[in-house]
Amino acid sequence: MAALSHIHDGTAYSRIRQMILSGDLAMGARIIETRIAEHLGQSRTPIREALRLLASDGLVVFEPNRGYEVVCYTPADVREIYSCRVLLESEAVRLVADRGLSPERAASLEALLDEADAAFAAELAPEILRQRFLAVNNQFHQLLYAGCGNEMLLSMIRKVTDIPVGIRHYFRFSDDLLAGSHAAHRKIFQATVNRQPERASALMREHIWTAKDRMIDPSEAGTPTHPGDARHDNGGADEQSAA
Amino acid sequence: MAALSHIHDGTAYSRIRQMILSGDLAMGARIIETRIAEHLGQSRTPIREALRLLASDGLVVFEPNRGYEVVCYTPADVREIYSCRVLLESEAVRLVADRGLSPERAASLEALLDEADAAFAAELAPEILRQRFLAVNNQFHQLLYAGCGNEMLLSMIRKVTDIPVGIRHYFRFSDDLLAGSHAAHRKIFQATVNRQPERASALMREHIWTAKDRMIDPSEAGTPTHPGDARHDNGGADEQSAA
DNA sequence: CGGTCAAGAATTGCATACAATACGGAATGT
DNA sequence: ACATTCCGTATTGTATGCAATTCTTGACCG
Repeated sequence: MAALSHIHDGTAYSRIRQMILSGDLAMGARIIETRIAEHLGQSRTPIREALRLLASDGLVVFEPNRGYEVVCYTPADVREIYSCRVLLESEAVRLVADRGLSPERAASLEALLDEADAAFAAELAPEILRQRFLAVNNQFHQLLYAGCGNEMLLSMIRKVTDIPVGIRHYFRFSDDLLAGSHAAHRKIFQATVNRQPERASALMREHIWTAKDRMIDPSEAGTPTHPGDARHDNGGADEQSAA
Repeated sequence: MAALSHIHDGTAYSRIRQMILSGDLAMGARIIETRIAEHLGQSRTPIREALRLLASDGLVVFEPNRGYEVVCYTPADVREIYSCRVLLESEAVRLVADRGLSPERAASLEALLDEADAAFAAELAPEILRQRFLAVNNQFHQLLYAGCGNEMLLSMIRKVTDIPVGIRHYFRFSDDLLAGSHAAHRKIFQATVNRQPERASALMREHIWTAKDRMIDPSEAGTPTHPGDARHDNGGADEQSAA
């Protein structure tokens, strides 16, 4: 089940999961079974099972007899996640470079890189550009690792990769940084097609370390330990309506 | 929830989990909700939730409208798991050696090592010795990593470590190998207390690689792709009775 | 004015009932 | 004899009802 968590079928699990990842359910927002059930047009039973699953994925936190809320990562949590990403993804790309990319996958990856180039050239509004780029970014990473040959490794990578978009607020962004990230992707891709495992791996480590360095100092940003807490002021109904 | 999966409370989840890890539910055995429910004296609802959770942990495989069975790893799966163990555990011990062991934990670890020594000295029956040693072995690894400071890493290590005892059948054992493993533990422990992160990490990598090398060639052993299949011959009721 | 307790409301935990689906075996036709 | 269809059985999927727990709110007392 969780091994297939990247599949978007119509189950309550994947629908709620998508709500969390996309931010329709804000980080820290309380989740009430009956409301979700009503929203999805199902009874509580399948929703309960889905929520338990999401708790196992780490996307919601569960407290017995109290219920669920969307996970709200602290800056320390995010640092942990990025430490794991360094470890896992550098290994994955090493394996891929060692085994070699299939021509089809190489072509798809190159298409993604070109798409990012186009986004930069299009002179979009900064916010739109960032959004577009980050979407392509994620696809690039996932597709790159897909052929690493270790399903367990892939599932762990998904676990540290599929997290709510809200964590973007912990990071600093600028056009320069985005461009730098894109350039790193090109280099990683090149080393991979050239069958240079150690080089690709080192580049990936540096790439993710760089991203980690962009984290905003907790003191700097208003550390939103519970960004959804303001929710209690209004009725609290809106958070659970999908966009 | 899953982050606390190493806690043994009385929930259906942890009870079923323990049945699988201990082998009371054999690898490949079909799991029927009603039978488990009856066995645990609960209704199907909490059992269903537990099983979905276990599917997310990878301990049971789930097929919609068909049900669950205990995971049955192929030799290739086990190799994947051990590749991940090399990666994760070498990093964890590196972190621990870098941060330093607390005196209490160092004492506990040393006690475990001494316990293993005693087991060797006691000249037990080979099977008993193996069992005792492997139990201490697992405790040593878990306790060693506990202070690494990265909860996400720890949860991933648990995922590749908490697997059914049945996979032992994929490995070759001998007193020499056990003794060698024990010696490796001593060296790893020593490097850790000496604050030599890279050395401890390298020793751990080699330690797990060695274990992986002990895997029995699929052709050699009767590859039990589904060791529980013989179950269909008899009534199939026994597998679900806890020992 | 602040703190404490109690009653009501809201929410989760569990059991049960029924619907939907998949499986197995017997009957039937070729 | 073999394949096929059909039906009964076993099992999973979902809804609903009620018990247990927690949270909220307001009254009461210091």
